[in-house]
Amino acid sequence: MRPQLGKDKILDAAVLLFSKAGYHATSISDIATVAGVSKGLMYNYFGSKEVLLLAIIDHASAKMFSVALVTTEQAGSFNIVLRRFLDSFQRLLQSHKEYLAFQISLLVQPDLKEVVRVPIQRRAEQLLQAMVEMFSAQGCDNADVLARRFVMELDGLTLHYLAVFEDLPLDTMIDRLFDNYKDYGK
Amino acid sequence: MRPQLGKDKILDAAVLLFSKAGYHATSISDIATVAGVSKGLMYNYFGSKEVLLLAIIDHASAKMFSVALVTTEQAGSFNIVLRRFLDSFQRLLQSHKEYLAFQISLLVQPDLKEVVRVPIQRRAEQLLQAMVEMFSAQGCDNADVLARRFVMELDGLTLHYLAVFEDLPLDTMIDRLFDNYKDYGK
DNA sequence: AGATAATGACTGAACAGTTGGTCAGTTAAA
DNA sequence: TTTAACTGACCAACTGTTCAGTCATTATCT
Repeated sequence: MRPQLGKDKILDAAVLLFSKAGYHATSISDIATVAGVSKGLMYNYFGSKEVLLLAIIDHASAKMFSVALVTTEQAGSFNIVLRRFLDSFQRLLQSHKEYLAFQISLLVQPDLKEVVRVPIQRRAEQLLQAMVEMFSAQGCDNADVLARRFVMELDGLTLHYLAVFEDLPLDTMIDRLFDNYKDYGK
Repeated sequence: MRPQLGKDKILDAAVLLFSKAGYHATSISDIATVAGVSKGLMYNYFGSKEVLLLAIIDHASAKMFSVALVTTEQAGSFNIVLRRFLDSFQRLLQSHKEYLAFQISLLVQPDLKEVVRVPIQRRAEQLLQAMVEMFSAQGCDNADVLARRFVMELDGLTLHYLAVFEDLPLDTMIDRLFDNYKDYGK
């Protein structure tokens, strides 16, 4: 049998088009055209458009967040770890703007929310947990409260940057975040 | 001629369905059925589905935000005004959950963003401006920086509450916001 | 006042185009 | 030859949109 190339090409094309145009605005035909395969092949690997969507979330999201999360597992003082995470987060925001907006859009559309809620919420709780550990690793007492507010602020920044004020000075806002949360672990 | 009843019925039905099911998931037929009018009538008053969407944003959004904004114009010490605004914001969040999620979804879907960007961004800047005034009214020096972070935090809370952690204890989080920003105006 | 004309809110069948999905069949590697 | 990746014509269902026509109400004219 031929090597299975089509599956990955379909996944790549779908991530690209969903991010750039949105879920409802991209048809299976669009995806097949960009992937350079036939429409029918999509239904060989993924049973439906929704299953394809779930596959993308499992693939792309996992890879993306792990990039930022590993930075919190490396050694260093609290301030070093915090700085490293924020830098990594900023790079993520800048380099995957469209995909992140797409992921938010999934959570906020009632017809799609039911499909993606579980895997995305799992990821969100994973991030929250990592932040709790970052804060508590340095003997911070109310780490979960602090972590929750930190993540909330991070998501607020993300939303503003992606959707509302596109000219937001990311560096400045992230520096301000760092200034506000540094020295919490002493 | 008969009194013009259809227009309002269409607007009401559209707000309801867009909020409950999303823009793409509701068809003109759905709206007409719920409104109890014919499909064609929609095209008498609004030239297209997108124009209807814009009309809704102008109507519903304006009414909604003005409720929260008037609280900052009333007299009182900074802490009183802040408390009143946060309470009003919390009520808005709880009573219009679906519509607010819908509005975020518009900003985050590439095909709809172009349509709604201008009116919604205008509204966002209006809110930001009101917050700047609230902070600077009490002689706070770097009011815009503070206001921007405050609004970002508010939006982060909104996103978490609407889309990620639906069991979020709103009271607690809002109290924490109040504690963090009170006494800035002294 | 009564007949007529004009108004505009409203209808619903029909439109062309697109959608997600199917499947009998082709291709090529093992 | 068997097996599985892959194709593309095809389908029913649905989309936003159009438009010729209906009908109660109102304005105008006799």
